Amino acid sequence: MSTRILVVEDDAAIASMIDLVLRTNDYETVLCGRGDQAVAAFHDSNPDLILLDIMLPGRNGFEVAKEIRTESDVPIVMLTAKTETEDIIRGLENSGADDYITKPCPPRVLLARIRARLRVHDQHPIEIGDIVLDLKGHKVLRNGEEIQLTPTEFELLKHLALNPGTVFNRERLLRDVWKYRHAADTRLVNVHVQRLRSKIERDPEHPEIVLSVRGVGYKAGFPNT
Amino acid sequence: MSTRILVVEDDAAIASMIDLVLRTNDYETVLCGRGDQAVAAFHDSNPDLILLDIMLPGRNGFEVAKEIRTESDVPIVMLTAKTETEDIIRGLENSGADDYITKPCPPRVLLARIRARLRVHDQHPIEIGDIVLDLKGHKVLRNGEEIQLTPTEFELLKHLALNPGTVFNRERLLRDVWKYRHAADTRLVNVHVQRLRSKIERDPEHPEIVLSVRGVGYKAGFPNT
DNA sequence: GACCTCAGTTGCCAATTTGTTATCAAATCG
DNA sequence: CGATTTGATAACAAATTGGCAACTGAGGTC
Repeated sequence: MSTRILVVEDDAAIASMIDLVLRTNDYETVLCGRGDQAVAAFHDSNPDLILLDIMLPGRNGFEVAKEIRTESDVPIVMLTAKTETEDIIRGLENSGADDYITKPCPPRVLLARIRARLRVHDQHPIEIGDIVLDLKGHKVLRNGEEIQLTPTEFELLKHLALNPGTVFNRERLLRDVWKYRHAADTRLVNVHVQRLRSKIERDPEHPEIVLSVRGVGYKAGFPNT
Repeated sequence: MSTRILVVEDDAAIASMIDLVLRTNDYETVLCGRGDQAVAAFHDSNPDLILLDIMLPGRNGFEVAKEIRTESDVPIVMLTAKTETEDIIRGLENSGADDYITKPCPPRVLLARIRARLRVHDQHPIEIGDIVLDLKGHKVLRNGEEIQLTPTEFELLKHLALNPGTVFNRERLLRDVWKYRHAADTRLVNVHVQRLRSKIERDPEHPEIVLSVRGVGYKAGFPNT
């Protein structure tokens, strides 16, 4: 049973690019080019996730998202053009969408966002860099080979990987991962990050999975995006 | 995913007026009438912003704000009666609140303040000129390529970009960005603006993003507007 | 008890960032 | 125009930060 994604996008070039990316990654796709057909397409296809453009013929993405939200909490990821006005971008807040992507965007980013959203609803493993995080099996794999992490290391990696690209400061990580109510010595985080890196990074001196943001904290990310 | 606001206010008339204003503007509201229940309400509702009265039965707003600050940096906007003593107004500065509103206040003002606060925590990137400011990922992009900024440079740019077109004098920037209580040598600002420009401006000699206003200060903006 | 592993603590070093100051250039104004 | 003010830039010293190694101690297992 493969994962099905409904893509609502009127620009045929972008739609077919997304379609290609998804299909080559074993997602089943359903395409829809009009806003006023999107809800029907949703009913017909019953997808696991919806990629929804905002500017659509017939009906805009906000309305579509709102209507779908009245009957389902399927993950909705909005597609926004980089040139979108602030009004529109701001409007995203109330649309019921779970995430947004500015298009065009690199396939890897697209896939990462989709996977991050899907994991809330199913138990698919998370890919980050060249490693795979299997939450269900509580395992970390590189090239199918298991990497042994301690519980703290696993939780830390999981927390970052579930929010790829988002920077967390050390206090926040102590609260979220360690469940500290009041921040202690934050160097504890440094040490665990360093230990985690020594296990999961191909070259721990040039991390690709857990990245430092000087003066702020750490994030999981793609170095070249 | 609509925006949820926790309203902590004991006066039922005011609470329901605020509730009405927020709901008609597509905010989700959670109401709480007692100070000693506010922290629990915060945990239950996990709001995007808190409107917090000071005079409350059970526990005052200052204490509530302080406790919440130990575990979250959710925006907190305090509500104060116009008749409040100066002591209390002064106390606001140390409570960890982000802003305060004197009640009653016109709905427009209430909404404007709320939006201004939410904006900082907004997940969406800010576009300014030809660069994109991603607050969540704490990075700055031009044509998808990352520009490395130091923490101070990032905060400075963020502050200007969140208020495009508004001119800030140097004293103000030292207070807002550097958190200096009393103005020091304002040439520090010049130096950082210059460093920022050398990284983000296409042609640092003819800035398009961070503009000088001679005799006053700096602003973010487009030279032709 | 001896031997593990893992979590947390601390000190040190190198690199980066920051604030200060001096100098230079540009704009303003009589 | 020349004087003065204001902003840009370069150079430097001080402070901060992140990575790392080494150590301690708690808890589990044989």
